[in-house]
Amino acid sequence: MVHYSATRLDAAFAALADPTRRGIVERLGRGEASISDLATDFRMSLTGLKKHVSALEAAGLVTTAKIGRERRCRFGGDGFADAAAWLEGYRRLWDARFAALDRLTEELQAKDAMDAR
Amino acid sequence: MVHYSATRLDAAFAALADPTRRGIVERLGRGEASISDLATDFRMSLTGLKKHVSALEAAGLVTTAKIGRERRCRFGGDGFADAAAWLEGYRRLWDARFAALDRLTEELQAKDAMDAR
DNA sequence: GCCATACTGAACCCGATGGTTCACTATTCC
DNA sequence: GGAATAGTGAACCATCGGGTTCAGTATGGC
Repeated sequence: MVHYSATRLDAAFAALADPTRRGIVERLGRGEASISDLATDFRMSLTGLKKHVSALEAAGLVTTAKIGRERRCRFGGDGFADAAAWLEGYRRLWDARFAALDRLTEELQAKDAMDAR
Repeated sequence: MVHYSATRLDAAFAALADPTRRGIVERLGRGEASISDLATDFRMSLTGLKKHVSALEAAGLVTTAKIGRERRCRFGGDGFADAAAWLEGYRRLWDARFAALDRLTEELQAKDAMDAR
């Protein structure tokens, strides 16, 4: 049984709840960028965008490093595994029940067909 | 390429960002419950708990039905698939890069070992 | 050294969120 | 019919979150 840090999950899901931050993740998935680059792309003040990046970093979804006067933002981190693992268990559970319901429906239909003869 | 409803994802991730709501999901994963049952379990007013259930329902993570004067809350819905699908793509991307980095490290170490001879 | 660039922190604004209480409606049970 | 049960909606409160501006610091280029 794996143990999940509650605060990490909170941060990851909260970070992904914002469409701008999901956009940043997509953007960084295609390549590194500086705060300025992202601020331009997302038409936001440097300060505002920095807050988003900080949130993503705290959630373990992006990493950053200061190179000279620039901050390079890169895609990735443990946050994806954390959140995906939590979700996946419940997604499977739901799929299994859904499949079971499907089978039940089929059986009932087959039975109806038998009775109708 | 699948298209995701932005608002649905917003709702799903936002819903899962709250530990109480994740707790409700877990609880309902083990069986149905009424609003009162949940309010007792989570030590919260009926009204407060109802809001959480409404949020989960809007996110497609829980379904409910009013039976008599009771509201039965059940686990499941499309929200899991939506959120899991979005996350999974990026989780895989990160895993792939991580694996690639591992291979690179191994190669460098192998090269060092060669050089050392 | 000086100016421009790139970011950072503090303060602020305002709408959203998590919770409450109170008043009300709809069901069930005797 | 009347009392208890189960939920709902409105109003309210405090905090959080997404955004801004403004003032400051650190770095790079001439």
